[in-house]
Amino acid sequence: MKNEKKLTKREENYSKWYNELIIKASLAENAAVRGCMVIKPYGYAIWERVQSLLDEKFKDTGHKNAYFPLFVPKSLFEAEEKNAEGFAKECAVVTHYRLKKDESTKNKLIVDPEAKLEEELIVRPTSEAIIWKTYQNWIKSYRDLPLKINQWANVVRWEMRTRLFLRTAEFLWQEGHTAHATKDEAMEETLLINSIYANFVEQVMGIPVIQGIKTEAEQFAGAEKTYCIEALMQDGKSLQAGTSHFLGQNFSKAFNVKYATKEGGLDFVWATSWGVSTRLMGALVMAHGDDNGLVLPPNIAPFQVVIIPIYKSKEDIEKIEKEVEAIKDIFREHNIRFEYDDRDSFTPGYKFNEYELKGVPIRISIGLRDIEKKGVEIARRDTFEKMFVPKETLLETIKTTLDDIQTKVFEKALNFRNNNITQVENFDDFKEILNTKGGYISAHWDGTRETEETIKKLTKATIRCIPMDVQSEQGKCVYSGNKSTQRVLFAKAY
RNA sequence: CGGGGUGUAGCGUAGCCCGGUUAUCGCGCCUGCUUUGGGAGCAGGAGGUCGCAGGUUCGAAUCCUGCCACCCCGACCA
Repeated sequence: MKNEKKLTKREENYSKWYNELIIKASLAENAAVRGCMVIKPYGYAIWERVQSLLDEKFKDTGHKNAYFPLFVPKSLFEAEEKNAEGFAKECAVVTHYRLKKDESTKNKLIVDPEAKLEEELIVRPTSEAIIWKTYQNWIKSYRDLPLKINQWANVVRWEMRTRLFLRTAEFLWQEGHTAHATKDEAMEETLLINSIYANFVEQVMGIPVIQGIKTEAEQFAGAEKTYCIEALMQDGKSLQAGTSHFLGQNFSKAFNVKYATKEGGLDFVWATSWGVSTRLMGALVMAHGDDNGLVLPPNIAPFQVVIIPIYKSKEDIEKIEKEVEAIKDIFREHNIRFEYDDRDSFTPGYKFNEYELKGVPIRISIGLRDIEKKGVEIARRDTFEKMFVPKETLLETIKTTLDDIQTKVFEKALNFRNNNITQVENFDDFKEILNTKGGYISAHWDGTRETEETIKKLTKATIRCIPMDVQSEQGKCVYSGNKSTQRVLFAKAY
């Protein structure tokens, strides 16, 4: 019965493992609302690190934060046709603004039919419409450009099937919306954001990504070009971890946003939009997690070190706390994020397991035994390696170990990813690899939508992206046999 | 929206086929003592509209009908 405390083995039931881990590590749980989740304090602390670190990068590159309304009047929403069509099937719609008592049943409320809205309000599935309506007023001259705005917000997409972090009806994200005088400038912005995302996810979250371009079938509704970062999860499925879109003049034309040029003309502006969401949290779990729980790269961990005292008596704890105070001071001074867990109501063994589940990179345990030897015991989450560290070298050891964990966690994921990109030349191998090994399949594609669709129907694999660093190469399409000039990456995806 | 499944305490469940004492067990929770270096032990305790409504019956968690909710697999999707 004690096995109930253990996580489901990752290889045996990946979905169950994923779900259990999130709940047991106190990241999040299902809410009492269809398809929605509650993000718990520990999960939110990780999200806050994503927010603060990304926000810094956005601001460094000249972006400013703002906030736009949750509701989008239907007439605005339908203005950009493709965008509206793309999201139409998954919109929550506000039709009324009042409830009233139901006289026939006790304590029940009904929607007041008298309180029907003249125009329905769409709960934003994304904010292009409301933002471009606003940009109409903000942009008059070339002096107003570029306009580079970001907002941290929630959006709602009424998905049929939901999954913690990966696909919830409501999710948190940042969405950037920029306007530029020239096409080149907008394209440059699109690429800049793509590289900011890639760097962040790789260097902070320790997840290797492939930067690429989406095919027409996979791109954002209303975009001219969608750039993405794709990450491989440990079950061999790909996850789109972030996107940036070159919107061309689609939205400026739909919302009539023109600016007076230096030369005295009048032109539509060029646009981009881009976003990453709480889905990144799911990526973190699926990229690094093991059967003992989450494994956090130190750069994203809310606290990098947890200190656990081990004691029997009141006298013990007094001695230990004296030592701990000194360690805390050093950590504070050197910006090492830590937590000291002196809860009396849990045993050390319980705490060890709890912080492993939460993926805290380093655990320090300190008891009388260690004090006598003038040091502490440290344990790394990624390798489970334990070692005794003398007081004098503690700071140095912690610093180098944190760096080492950051590097090793990334390298491990990178090796896994690289070992799971398979070059394939014919469709039989394609199906074989997909069903046995999984991961990415690098194959030639004739560039047509029909081939892409057919392969999807037959295998459930989609073109994840055309990698940005792809080499030009003559070949034959893996399905149709027609001419192709480059390989693209196929995979099953979340 | 199609196909399948499940609803019993905060969570996970047994019981249901074949109706019959006080609804089972584990985790968790509370109290006390002993513990504390890898999810502590013992003793005691609290906690239930058996998803909802109706029906059959002397008697329903169990059988029948209707409804609701949730989960899984498809279609859709960051």
